[in-house]
Amino acid sequence: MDLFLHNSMTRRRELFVPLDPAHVRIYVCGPTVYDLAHLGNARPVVVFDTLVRLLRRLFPRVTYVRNITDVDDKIIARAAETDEPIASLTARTAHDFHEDMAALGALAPDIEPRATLHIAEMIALIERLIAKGNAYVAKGPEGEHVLFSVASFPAYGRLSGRSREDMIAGARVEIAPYKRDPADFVLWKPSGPDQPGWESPWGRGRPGWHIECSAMSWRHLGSDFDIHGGGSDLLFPHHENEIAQSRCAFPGSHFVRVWLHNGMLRVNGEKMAKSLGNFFTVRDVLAAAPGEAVRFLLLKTHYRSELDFSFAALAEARKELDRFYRALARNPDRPERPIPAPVMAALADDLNTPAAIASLHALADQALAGDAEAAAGLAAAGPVLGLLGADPEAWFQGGVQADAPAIEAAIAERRAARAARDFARADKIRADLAAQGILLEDGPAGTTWRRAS
RNA sequence: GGUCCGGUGGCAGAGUGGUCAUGCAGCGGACUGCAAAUCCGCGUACGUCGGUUCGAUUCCGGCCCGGACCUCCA
Repeated sequence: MDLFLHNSMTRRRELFVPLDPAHVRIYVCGPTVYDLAHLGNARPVVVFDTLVRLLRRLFPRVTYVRNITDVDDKIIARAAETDEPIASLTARTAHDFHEDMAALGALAPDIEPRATLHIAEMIALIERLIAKGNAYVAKGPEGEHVLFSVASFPAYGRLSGRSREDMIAGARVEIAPYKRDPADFVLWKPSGPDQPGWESPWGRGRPGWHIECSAMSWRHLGSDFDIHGGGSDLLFPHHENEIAQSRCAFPGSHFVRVWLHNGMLRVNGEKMAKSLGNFFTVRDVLAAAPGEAVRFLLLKTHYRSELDFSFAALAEARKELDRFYRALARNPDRPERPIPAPVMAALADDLNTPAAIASLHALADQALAGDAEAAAGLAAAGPVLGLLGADPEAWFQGGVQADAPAIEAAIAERRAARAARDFARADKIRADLAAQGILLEDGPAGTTWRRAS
């Protein structure tokens, strides 16, 4: 099946043709580990996890690299604020990140490089850039900086669609006096005694943010690879700078074949961001609903669109999943079936998860009517979306405080009351359980219970 | 100010040059002791003004509105 992806570089939907059909290589910008992930940070993780799941269905081998940035000025600032050693802060935050992403059903990437373990590659890259005339050393007050010379790369601005004039005109940054050109950006900067630093040809210092991703993608995927993903807010300057660095360091290479960018998560119409203070951490959200519901919510909107988060929308996502799990529960004996064609077709069309989910609803309709084939299709489609992997009973009964034997006892008592036509008593029992968040359903096969939604 | 993206029914959210998105909510009915779940049925839509066309929500242009980026940011 042909896969089409919307390439940010060309702004068009394109047929995806891997450089090596036997091995697809993808890089996604990972977190800077200084604080708990918020839901906006989770969106690219879930989106690209889904893409990788799809790629694995379509190609024999996929290598998925997602980095961890563990050297950064925000990390330094946070560590100083809280008086926690940097190594402890980054290790703890990375651990929490892994836990949160696992809760959202995101598989671990094949390779998760850490910036601090790739300093040598960064230095090597910077040396190449200096040797080729794309970077220069500049003396600042604290020591030697290495800057990338934007003027040396004529294609600069192609990804973001900006001219150099635009960038300079709109620049809100104070321009460091040692820059030759206002658009030049830092590859290496000096570190003070209180800052993390590594020995380099330019003295003790640390890398700029952009060079990290160029170095890690080069090390693990080579100078040319298929897909690079990240949030749309990274398009400029981060990804533009990566292109400049990588292509200049390896003349003749194209660096990335397809650029993919997910839309921003919003709250009340504004981008969710730490700097705006309008964020919910993944943990905040997981307290309100299972991780699968959170994942489903993120997949209900196409990855390139903006998504306005609300707890009401999360509750709705959970109810939709209820329906799917009910359809599975009604058909416990299901044959093995491939992923239904409409689901694959939707996903292969620029990862149209909302359309895929609409197909799931159609399958659920049939499955609820007793069609085991449809239920089998539904179950088969789950894994490619990272959904429906739970046992239906666990889905419906998870998170309830009361213990099962007590609930069963109450149900038995109610059954006796109903048999005696003592409906007042029966309804009282049902109401008491409802007060504990437990919902009863009387069916032909008896009474079952589930958590209230 | 510059670059880019978008405005679809109560809400969420796909898509298309000419019969259906889909879900949630709502309404009516069936089922139920009553519910829940399920089933059947119903309604409301394509920001605005022009243009192209036999026909536009879909293509083109103007306008209005919203958002992202231009600084760290997923």
